[in-house]
Amino acid sequence: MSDTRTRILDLANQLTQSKGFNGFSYLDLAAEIGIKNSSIHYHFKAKADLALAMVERHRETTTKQFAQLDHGVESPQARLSSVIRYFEADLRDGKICLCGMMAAEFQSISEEVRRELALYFRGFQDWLSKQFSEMGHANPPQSALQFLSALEGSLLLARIQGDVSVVSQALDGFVNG
Amino acid sequence: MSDTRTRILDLANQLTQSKGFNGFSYLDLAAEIGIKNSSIHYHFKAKADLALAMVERHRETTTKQFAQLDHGVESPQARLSSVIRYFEADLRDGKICLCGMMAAEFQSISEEVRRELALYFRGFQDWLSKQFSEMGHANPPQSALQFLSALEGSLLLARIQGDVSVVSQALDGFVNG
DNA sequence: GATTGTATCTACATACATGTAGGTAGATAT
DNA sequence: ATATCTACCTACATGTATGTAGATACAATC
Repeated sequence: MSDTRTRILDLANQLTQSKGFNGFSYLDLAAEIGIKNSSIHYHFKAKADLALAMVERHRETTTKQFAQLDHGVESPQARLSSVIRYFEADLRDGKICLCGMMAAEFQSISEEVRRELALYFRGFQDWLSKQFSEMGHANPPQSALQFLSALEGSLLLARIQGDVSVVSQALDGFVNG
Repeated sequence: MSDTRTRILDLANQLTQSKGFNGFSYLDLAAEIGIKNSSIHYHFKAKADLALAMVERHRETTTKQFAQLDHGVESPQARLSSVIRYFEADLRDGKICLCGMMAAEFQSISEEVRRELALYFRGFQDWLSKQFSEMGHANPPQSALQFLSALEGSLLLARIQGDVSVVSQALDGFVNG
């Protein structure tokens, strides 16, 4: 386990969230980390390999975080609020959802990464669905899809409008209503 | 007014919707249109100029289309349905909202284009707000923001899931409910 | 008829992105 | 001690993106 590999993944993740996966190069990663770009190639032979590793890792991390929320937070409303605050925090650094960003870059990513993204969103929707089910919603999967859509869209809008509160304006109805 | 200029704008618009503004080059435009890339530079000195012209034109077009809907379609519900069908049609060609795509590319676009995008979304929200006002919603601007967020997000999700119906699942509640 | 403007071209300059080839220095295993 | 592995390096090859300089052909204006 090289620490460098983790640093590459961390940095690539941050840069993808702010500038998109096509918005940075191996040279950028190398310069920031303080090694040569060929060393990035040592860890991730091609940039497509980095994309896949990054999205896979993010999906695992997210799955664990959902499990932690299920154990540590009692009400589904409080869990949803917690998720919203998580994305708002990234947004304050100009970062949107990693997978939302890569979904916009759909056309330039590999079939494998597309599958991973679809699985991420599927997992997210399933988790949301359980929350809305607990909250007694009539159609939990649909509520989940509405929440997820509104989340991804509001992140884009909020960044353009320079107003983080757009996210809660778009989503608070799901937590209270 | 050269027809070439319009063809460049049309093609750039389509490519931005499917691959993003950073997803194509002047060489791509030139090859498709059948001229040399320096001729593209003749019409739009730098790519940033093309971006600005494209977004300005799109904002004007959209404003006119909203006015046409206001005149030609009687109920606000039918107008919203019409807007949804418009985006679904593009989505079937792998194209999402031009400004949603460019919002994802926020970090690499000029301050001027950012302002244009903010104006586009502001105009869109204001128009939606009028529709929800006519429909008797308690908080029209918030309904408008929720609709717009859900629209932009659902386009991303639908393309990744390969399922156009995601859009109507996310938005039908606004038209009926 | 001479000048200017429009729309295109050829040719080139610069920079950068992606990736390969092959080498090195230190740690680990046999 | 030798061989192999890990993590990095230098150097380079190739392709592409953006953009500039200057020429050309043709139409419109003066």
